[in-house]
Amino acid sequence: MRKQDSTNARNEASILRNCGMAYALNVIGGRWKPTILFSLLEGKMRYNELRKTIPGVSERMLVAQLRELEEHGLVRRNVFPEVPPRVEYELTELGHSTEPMLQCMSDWGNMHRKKEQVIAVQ
Amino acid sequence: MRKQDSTNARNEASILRNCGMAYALNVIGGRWKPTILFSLLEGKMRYNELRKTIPGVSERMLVAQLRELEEHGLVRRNVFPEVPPRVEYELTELGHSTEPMLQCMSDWGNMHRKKEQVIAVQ
DNA sequence: ACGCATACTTACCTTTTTGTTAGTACTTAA
DNA sequence: TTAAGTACTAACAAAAAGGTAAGTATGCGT
Repeated sequence: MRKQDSTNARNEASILRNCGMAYALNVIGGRWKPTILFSLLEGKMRYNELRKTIPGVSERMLVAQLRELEEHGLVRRNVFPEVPPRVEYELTELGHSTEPMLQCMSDWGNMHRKKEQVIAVQ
Repeated sequence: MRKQDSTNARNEASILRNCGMAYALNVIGGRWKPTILFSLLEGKMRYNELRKTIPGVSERMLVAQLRELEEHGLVRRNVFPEVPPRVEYELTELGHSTEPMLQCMSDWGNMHRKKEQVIAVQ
């Protein structure tokens, strides 16, 4: 839970209001969101599929990050009234609109990593 | 200080190895780095200038994030042997190479924020 | 009656990030 | 001799993020 009156929370809020990039980081940042987003760019997936696709996520974290993505309107959660239950996650239009940004970050990250490796190897 | 053997640290490390985007987030993420980077895109700045330009940063945080940016090779720190001391921070070539990515994130963030406002007003 | 499968939820704990406060070194100007 | 300016550093505290383990609901097959 968040403390609304901490300096920490106030600093975050004021930056989110003033800086689009910080805002973007808030929406797509976090330990597991990049991986989730890249998975969903391939197409819709069920909860357990995601869990198997993403090595290392705990259930708590996976659910939490999916919920945040949903709150921010990037992901749609479709529940089918079946037993055993079936829940599919897919990107919304807004979710798909992040693709160029994600690609940009991914490319930059990969380039930068390669540079580091080259330096390390020399 | 980091615990190298925590699950937390291991998860982070393995994601950084496999996902360029997570890697990029690691380099440009954090509460104050977006603001610092945008400030330095305008040109070199002294420590106190940065501090005055960025409302709300504590000295500890400003120094910490500048050091991380330096470690990752995005920022160069120039110390002039004068009294009172003068230290100038500027982006390296690698730092400047982040500009398209930063712009992309900033644009997406601003667009997304506007959408939320429109929804809130309706 | 019992276990299985799915998609979670809950309580609790550890790790990491961020913030607060006070202090350092050096020289010049009043 | 004392304060001011610059660019920090260190010790400590609070908040947020992340991880662990156990439990929930439902209906089907055996």
